[in-house]
Amino acid sequence: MKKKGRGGGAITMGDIARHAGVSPMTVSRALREPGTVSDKMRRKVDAAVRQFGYLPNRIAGSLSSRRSNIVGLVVPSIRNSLYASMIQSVSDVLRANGLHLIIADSGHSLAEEEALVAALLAQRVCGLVLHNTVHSKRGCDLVRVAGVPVVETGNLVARPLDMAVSYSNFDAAKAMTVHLGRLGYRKIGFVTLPLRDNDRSKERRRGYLAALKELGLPVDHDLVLEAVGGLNEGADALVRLMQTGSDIDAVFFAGDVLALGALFECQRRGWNVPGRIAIASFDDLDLLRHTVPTVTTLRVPRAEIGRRSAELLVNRLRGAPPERVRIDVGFEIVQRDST
Amino acid sequence: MKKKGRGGGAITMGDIARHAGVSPMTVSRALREPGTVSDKMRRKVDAAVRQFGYLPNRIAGSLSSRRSNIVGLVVPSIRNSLYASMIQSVSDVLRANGLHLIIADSGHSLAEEEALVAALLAQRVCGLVLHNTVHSKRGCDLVRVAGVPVVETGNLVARPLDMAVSYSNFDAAKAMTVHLGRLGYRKIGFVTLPLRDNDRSKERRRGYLAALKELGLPVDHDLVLEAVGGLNEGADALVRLMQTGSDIDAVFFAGDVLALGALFECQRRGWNVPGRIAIASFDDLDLLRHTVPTVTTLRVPRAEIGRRSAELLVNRLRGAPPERVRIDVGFEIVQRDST
DNA sequence: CTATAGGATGGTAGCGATACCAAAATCACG
DNA sequence: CGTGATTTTGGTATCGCTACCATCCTATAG
Repeated sequence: MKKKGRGGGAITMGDIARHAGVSPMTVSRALREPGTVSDKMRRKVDAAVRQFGYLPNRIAGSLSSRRSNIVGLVVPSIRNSLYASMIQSVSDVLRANGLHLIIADSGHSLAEEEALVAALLAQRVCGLVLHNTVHSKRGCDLVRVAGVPVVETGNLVARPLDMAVSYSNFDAAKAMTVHLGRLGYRKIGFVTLPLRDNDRSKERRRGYLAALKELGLPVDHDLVLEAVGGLNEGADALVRLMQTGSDIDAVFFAGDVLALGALFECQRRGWNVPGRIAIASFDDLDLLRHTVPTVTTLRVPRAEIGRRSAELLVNRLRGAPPERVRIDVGFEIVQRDST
Repeated sequence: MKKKGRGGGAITMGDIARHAGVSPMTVSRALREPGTVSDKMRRKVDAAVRQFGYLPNRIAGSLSSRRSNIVGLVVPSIRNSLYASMIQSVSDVLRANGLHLIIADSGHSLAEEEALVAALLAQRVCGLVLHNTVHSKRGCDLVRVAGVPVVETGNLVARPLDMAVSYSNFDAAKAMTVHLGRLGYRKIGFVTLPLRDNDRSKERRRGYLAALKELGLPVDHDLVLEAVGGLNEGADALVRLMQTGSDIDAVFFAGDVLALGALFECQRRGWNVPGRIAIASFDDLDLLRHTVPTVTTLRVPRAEIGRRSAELLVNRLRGAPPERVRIDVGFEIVQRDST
């Protein structure tokens, strides 16, 4: 039996309606679908809204309409600049459509991803973008039951949860390895990122091995290293490979930062690249075009992945039928001076 | 007069309550404050929750409790890796406290920032972190009226909107310039990032000029350039400065990417660093410790800024009194081989 | 000038949770 | 074993908005 709820209560639609001399419904419509309201009404409402600096409460709106305007995005690591351009383009497309983005990072952990997906769904996000393509059982169930559109972007899986926008890590790694073989390199080392719960890493290694077979080169397990990422790790890996004693002539790094670290190590030690050792990278970090020498790499259209993922979500939210989509954005080998 | 609302309606707390044979309130409590509910009840609730894979609707919860668990963060550009470690630490602290993070980027535009702040407040975020410290009038008003805690992080302003966690861009740029002067450099160039609506850039330039004065060095406006950022821009700026004809002996870049671009240009042209030209940078990008030569720079504790900002917000949300806080995290000059 | 379609308004009933208070169950102790 | 002090549990009333349908105008046609 409260009276005017004097409390700190913020301004509501009802307040605006009263001051504008119209009904709350008219305020609601004037704000959301200005076209369905007469000019006179709209002006009255707009005036009151401006006068009070009114901001509609989207929480109430979402609850009432059973529709939210927030999309959830889970990446393995926010810090990794590799995801930045993808996040940016997702964000741009969403905002152009009045949607917001909650970003969370799973720290490369499956369990954490599951917890995040649950939290995001509890938040009733209207869509999800997941970079990882390996999920826990419960994670999959949650998504399925929630019925929100989902895009997976890390690897082009055969049978996505819902939609997938990516490239084939296997094909890409294989193509680069074959490319090195064609250039004449015979002892090609490979440095992979951690394989645990990460199909992208696994696929890349599989691609490397498949390429060796195709090239008719022997697999030397001493030439395959796992590194956790970071400049130092790349430098270390390179040095360890060089010390194997084998006459290694090229190294393919499955991560751009690793390759960069290795290149700097070469500069420090005065090892000629590619004379003494050739270096190839994965992912076209802008930097790789500027170093001396410039670095041969695999270019993946990260921004395009983000853009198209967001577009798929937006279309779905606009009513597009829920069909399984699988978009291959491809990749490109960029031959530069390091090989 | 709907019956059981058969529709696609998701499972609600009421459903769980019915199946567990308890009241909805008990379910609500069992989920939020398990301690206030008897073991027997809690077990019944937990069982039903698991059986149905129930996820509480946080939207309804927020509306009802007039409290949300989402913090908004506005940075000038998501793509800029400089913000990544700050974002990551904000995100980490928030999540450890059950809060989520909406990230938006203003594209260095004041108007855009205002729109984003409005949108985030409409979303009823429970706190804000703004990197920019220059705001539009309406932006300030909105924040003030909303009454949510706000942390500004880009520059240590004298009188923050609410709270500030940062360092003094002026002091930092001045300190580095003086440092260069003490090392014996007499003709010190300066490359600034865009100054428009950006007090960080302005403060840095001010610091540079103040240092020259303190060092008793003349100001040569030909030695001060504005560049929009990016490796190419850094390289261009360096070349232009070298071509001024003046016997410039050092350049201080107000952005790490610019410095990096310049360094690579030197490598390409075979200009000895610091023999022919010394290079100093702003912001300790990891890379700068690995290049040849390593680059002298200003280290700003970005992760600490993020962490402390988030902590301030969390404390406020826990009931800490709204007092104006201003935390100076300081900076550090890292002398390396490029100067 | 009346009938009627069609757009512009308003009223009512939730959306799915939580706050607040009352009722019931449990406990402590003389 | 009774009585008041304490938990535990449940009922009711919102939170601020939108969906849905009823109502009211204002045109257009016959």
